[in-house]
Amino acid sequence: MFDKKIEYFMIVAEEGSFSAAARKLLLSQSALSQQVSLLESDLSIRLFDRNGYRPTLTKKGEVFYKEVKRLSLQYQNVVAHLKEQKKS
Amino acid sequence: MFDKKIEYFMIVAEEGSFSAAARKLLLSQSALSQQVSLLESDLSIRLFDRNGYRPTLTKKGEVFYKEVKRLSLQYQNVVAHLKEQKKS
DNA sequence: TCAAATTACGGTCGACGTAAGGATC
DNA sequence: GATCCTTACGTCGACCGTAATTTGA
Repeated sequence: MFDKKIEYFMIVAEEGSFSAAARKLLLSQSALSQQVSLLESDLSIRLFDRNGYRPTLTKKGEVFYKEVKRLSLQYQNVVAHLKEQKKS
Repeated sequence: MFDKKIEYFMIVAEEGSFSAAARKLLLSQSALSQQVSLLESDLSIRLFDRNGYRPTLTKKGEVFYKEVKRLSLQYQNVVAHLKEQKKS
């Protein structure tokens, strides 16, 4: 559904770590770092506080995560519902 | 927000034509045709009836469009709201 | 015959991995 | 010192355009 950058962001937010998210996504740390950074600059919104170690969500990052997660679940419901049906 | 394929699909659905949507998106007809076809096979859901000329939404395509449009507007509201705010 | 859509085929740009460097525990 | 994140850089695949084909008005 979502842009790849946003899908990645959600996993990082859930795992609280790029490396854990990377393992889950079978992706490199650097790829995640790159894509999440790109998302932040696309939005012009800082989503994570970076101390150089574990990233933590900013206030805006938390709001963004909650909303985007909610929309993602709704989307999955829509698709699941459509797939259950006979041909249109 | 959405995957590029879905963004394209929405415009085609709104315009009722690939060529009109292509002009709007400053994109070629073939690029749109490719991406929308890919979306349909990704989802395993036929979204348009193709008679070879003007495409028309299937029943499922209509439902998908309405839902996805609704989610898209919600997303835009979320981002707009976050951008209005001071630094987190 | 004209307009619209699909298919085939190359080129280009973005996404990814590896490697190196910096920071925190 | 070990782990985690970032940056630099080269590679590969996805996306797009052009051209040719097909189909409907």
